Amino acid sequence: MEINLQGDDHDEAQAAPTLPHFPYFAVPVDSTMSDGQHGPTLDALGPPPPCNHPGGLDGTPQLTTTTSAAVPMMLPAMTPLDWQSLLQTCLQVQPPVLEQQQAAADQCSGENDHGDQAGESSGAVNKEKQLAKGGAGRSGKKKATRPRFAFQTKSDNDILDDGYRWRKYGQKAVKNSKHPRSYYRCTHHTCNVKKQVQRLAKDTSIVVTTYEGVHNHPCEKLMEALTPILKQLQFLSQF
DNA sequence: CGCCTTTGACCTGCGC
DNA sequence: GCGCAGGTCAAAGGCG
Repeated sequence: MEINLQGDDHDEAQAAPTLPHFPYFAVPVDSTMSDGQHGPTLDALGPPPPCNHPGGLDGTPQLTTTTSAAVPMMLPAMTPLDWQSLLQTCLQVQPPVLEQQQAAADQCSGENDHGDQAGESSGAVNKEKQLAKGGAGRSGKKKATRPRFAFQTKSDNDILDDGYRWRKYGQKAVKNSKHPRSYYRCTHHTCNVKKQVQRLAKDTSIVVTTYEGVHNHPCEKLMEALTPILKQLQFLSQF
């Protein structure tokens, strides 16, 4: 377990150890899935199934992954969250091409997020201005090609402390749901990971957090948290 | 002052 | 083509 933590310091969610409340359902989301648009229909996910396996109750993390085909698949209970397994699972769901596409996307969006098809030659100034706003041409590109996966978290707190810093860039009322969906972006300048946070309409005690993309930088919080532990391990290993 | 949230406007994609 | 729903931008304002 320690080895894992050490090895992939830029894995999204290495922050898990610091989580006060574990997400116990993880749902890798096929980027091409869904109700035709961007991402899963949260309601379609439905409330989490009952935990009928050891450790599933009382806060011990239980992960359920499912593909877009809605074939649920149990992962072993992991403490803390084994994000790497999750990601791998996620990538298995996605075609391998995704990695390249994501790299390209990251390159583009990292620097000039407004990389609307270079040039924009739309002519009218107004049009240009409009394009500069809103989602014109940019990420509007077809379906998302980045790995996505969602967590269902039973918590009063909407914000899942995953160790990364997020900036909220939007909030939207969602149909058939009293609770709005919030949009966050990783604040790291080279990182283009996004996440959506929304409460399930059917069970408002459950928060669904959908991650899109993979962090390309270490998690500061995690490193902070791990440093003393690693030092301690080093110290102990001397004996 | 820098970072973050809020919020209205605008965009895209999809279904009818 | 139109309307709807979802996603994003960016100005404005708040906070430490």
